[in-house]
Order: sequence, then C-alpha cells, then structure tokens
Amino acid sequence: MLSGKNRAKTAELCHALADETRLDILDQLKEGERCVCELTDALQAGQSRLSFHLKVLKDAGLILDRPEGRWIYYAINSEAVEEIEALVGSLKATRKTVRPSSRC
Amino acid sequence: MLSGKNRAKTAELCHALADETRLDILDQLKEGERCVCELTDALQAGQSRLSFHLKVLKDAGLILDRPEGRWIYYAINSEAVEEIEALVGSLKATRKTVRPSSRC
DNA sequence: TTTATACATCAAGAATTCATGATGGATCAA
DNA sequence: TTGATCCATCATGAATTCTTGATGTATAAA
Repeated sequence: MLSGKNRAKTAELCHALADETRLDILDQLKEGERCVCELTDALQAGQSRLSFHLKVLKDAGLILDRPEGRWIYYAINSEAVEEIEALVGSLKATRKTVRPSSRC
Repeated sequence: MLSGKNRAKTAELCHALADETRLDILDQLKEGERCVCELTDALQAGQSRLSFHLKVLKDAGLILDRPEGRWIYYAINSEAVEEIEALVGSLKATRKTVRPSSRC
C-alpha cells in the first residue's frame, strides 16, 4: 500500500517527471553527466530555466551533482529511478476479483 | 530515447500520478473497482473534488470506467500502469562511461 | 410523477508552478 | 586585480492546477 511517506515520495518523484523539459534533461543525462551550459546548448533553453528544473530533479533525488571548478556536472541517480519504478509498479491491481461490497 | 509523443505521454502519465489524492484513489482501486461515493467515504473527500481527480486519471488512461445504473465504477487500467513503468524504466542511465566531451 | 441519489461539470478564487530577466557569488584566466 | 564564465537565486508576471460550492442530468425508488 502507498501509505504516508511513500505516497508523498511517489508524488514528489512523479511531479519531477511530469514536465517535458525535465524529461529532456534526463534524456541528455542518460548519455552521461553534463554541466548546465552543455544542457542549455543541447536543449535550447535559458540558463535560469534549466537551473530551476535541475533543482526540482535534484530535490526529488533523481539527479546528483558534482562540482568541478567552475562547472557543476549533473548525472542521473539510477537508484532513484529504480525506486520510482518500483513505487509505480506497486500501483498495479492486486485483485482480479469482482468488487467486494457496495454500500451506496 | 524519449522523443516526441513518448515524452509528452510520459509527462501526462507522471502528472496524473503526481498528486496524493490521486495516489490515494489508485490505492483504493488496487483492491477492486469502486464507485465515486465509496471513494468519498474512504478518502473523506468531497464529490466534485474526486470527480476532478478521477477525470485526470481517466484522461491519462490510468483508470477505466464502467457505468452501471446510477453508479460509475472505476478500475485501474493495469496496461497503462505497465506502460508508465516501462517509460520510467527507460530513463535509467545507459552509459557508465565518463563524460565524452566538455565544450564550455 | 415526485423525490432522492450518483455523478459530471461549471464558476470563482486560492495556491502552485513555470518562464524570463536581473543580480550576485565563485572560479579561473589575463 | 580585472574581467569573463558558470551557475544559483531572486523578483515578477503568466499559466496551470486544485478546491469548493452550485447547477444540471440521468437513474431509480416511492
């Protein structure tokens, strides 16, 4: 069951994935880590806009950052992707039986 | 890669899952189909509020509805859950290699 | 036919999210 | 030290989402 923290965590993770710009970012990161300026080039998006979306992804735990000199490299956190995959999978119906009761 | 329609579809499905009320609904439907009035009882939520969220879930294809007399029974669409599970899974990093180039 | 129930939908406002441009800190090169 | 680059963050407004209460339709019971 999705109770308490799981439900909130699932909502947060799904919200992070519920935006095309963020999905584009993740698609780029699938190829390997990237810094923000590379992403602005690849995605034709403004810097502050990408920073905003990167923060959403990072707060949700979906990406990791690694500062190096002037740059900050972002990479997918595969553990988090697997976590949300499992949470989503847990939504599948368990019973195939007909409804148990009707009280309306 | 998440290109075009897949990206939009993923965003829509994830958006549908990015709300605690809707996750609560799905959690109820895991036990079997339910009508709206049963959900209002179980979730302590107003009827128009549930109708709103049920519509979001239905538009995304995550639930199916079956009218019967005065009632409308909703049920999880397991195919859609599996679809989004696969789409989310496709976000996992493919390369483990170090970044290929730096041009900033 | 009248009344009650189940549900969708609408209208209005509150809350949240997103985009854009500006500002500032940190790092590095000159 | 000066200037340039990379990035986060802030401020503002636009857009979207969510909640609530009201209205309307269909079904079924009285």
